[in-house]
Amino acid sequence: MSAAVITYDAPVSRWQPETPRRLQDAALELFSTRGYEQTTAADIAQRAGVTERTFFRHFRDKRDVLFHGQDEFTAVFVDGIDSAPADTPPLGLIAAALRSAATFFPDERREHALTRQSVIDQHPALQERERHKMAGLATSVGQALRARDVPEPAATLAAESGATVFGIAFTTWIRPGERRSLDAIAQSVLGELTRLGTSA
Amino acid sequence: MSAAVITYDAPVSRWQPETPRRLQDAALELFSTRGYEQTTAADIAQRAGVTERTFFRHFRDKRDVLFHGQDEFTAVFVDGIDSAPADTPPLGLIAAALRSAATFFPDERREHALTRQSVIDQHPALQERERHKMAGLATSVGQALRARDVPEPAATLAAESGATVFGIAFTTWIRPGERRSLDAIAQSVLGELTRLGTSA
DNA sequence: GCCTTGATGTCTGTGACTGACATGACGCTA
DNA sequence: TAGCGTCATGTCAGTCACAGACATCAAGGC
Repeated sequence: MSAAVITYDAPVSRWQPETPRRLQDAALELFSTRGYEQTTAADIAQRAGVTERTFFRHFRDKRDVLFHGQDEFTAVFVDGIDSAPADTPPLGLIAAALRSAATFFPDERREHALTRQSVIDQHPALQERERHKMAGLATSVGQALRARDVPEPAATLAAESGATVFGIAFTTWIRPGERRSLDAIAQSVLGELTRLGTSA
Repeated sequence: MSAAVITYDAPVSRWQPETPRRLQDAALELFSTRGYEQTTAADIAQRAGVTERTFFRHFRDKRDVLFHGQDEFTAVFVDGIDSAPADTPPLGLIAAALRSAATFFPDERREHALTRQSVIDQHPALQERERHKMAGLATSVGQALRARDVPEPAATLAAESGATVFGIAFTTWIRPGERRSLDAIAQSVLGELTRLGTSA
């Protein structure tokens, strides 16, 4: 996070600042209509008005086009931990993180999230990437917890649990007919987690 | 490579029922010496005395060669749940699963496990696959728990937690200097998990 | 001996990704 | 205004993961 730095050397040359977004839109469109495997990187590029080579300059691989903004999300998640009051217990920090994360997904994003998730759910390769990103989230959360003096293995345990809770909550949130906010669902699932431990 | 050429591999008579294992050994050998990305599927195949095409008949993709036997492991894990006494609480079932899983990794396998893990840890693509396999494990465990009348989301929560505990325990187990058995470590980490919930 | 079966080899193609190099608009400076 | 460096992009050629189609060839049974 180098947000505080003021190096405004050059106001980012304005070619097509939207190229990445156009590629993402094109990809989601094509993936959801014609299928992931039936869509080539060249197809996506063409629909976005660029060449295949440009596609791979913006995204590490074909799957990555669906998983951008993840770092941003992780930052929001971790920020919930960083701004929690001192002496908050581990699971309290996770609760704070979940509250913060939920702001990332206001109800307006439900439909888009559902479309995207439908694509992911249909292709193992994409599920694999999603898990990987989640794992990255858990790793970052674990670091944040250790920075808060949560010892191991509690930190990793809590971090992974937080990611799991978020995953379950997210899945529930995009379920057709679901009315509650992501935040409400997440806190509810987290409650279940604590109850789990007490009944053992 | 034609039929007329003398076979340099002595026992050519029978089909090697061990072809998959030879491929796995060759792959681990090459991955750990020359690196994952510097090793082509053809390299592995050649070293195992078969063609590239045969490699891909035994393994879905290049990464898969490092992750075989996972189904077997999952079965052992789930078996621990299935053979636990009735009325065992969710985390008790996870404890049983972990005990069962630990039998899959006797101390003699430590060295091999460490070599393998070192390779995985060096390549994001392999870590991705590992996470995916773990997710599959969690899914199976979740099913086993639901079959035991553990409700949702407790079942998924417990299942994912179980996978996490196993992961942490495994990492600890292969750490140089570690003496405890995988089982002992796993039960210890599981204890931490229950403690987590009570301190929230 | 013939036939079936299953693992393998051979050939060929597609598509994901990469390195090297060229281009052309942009902003800056003399 | 001319000249220059930057940076996103295009172009070209290459590697390699993986898959379909077909041939082969050792059992093993009949």
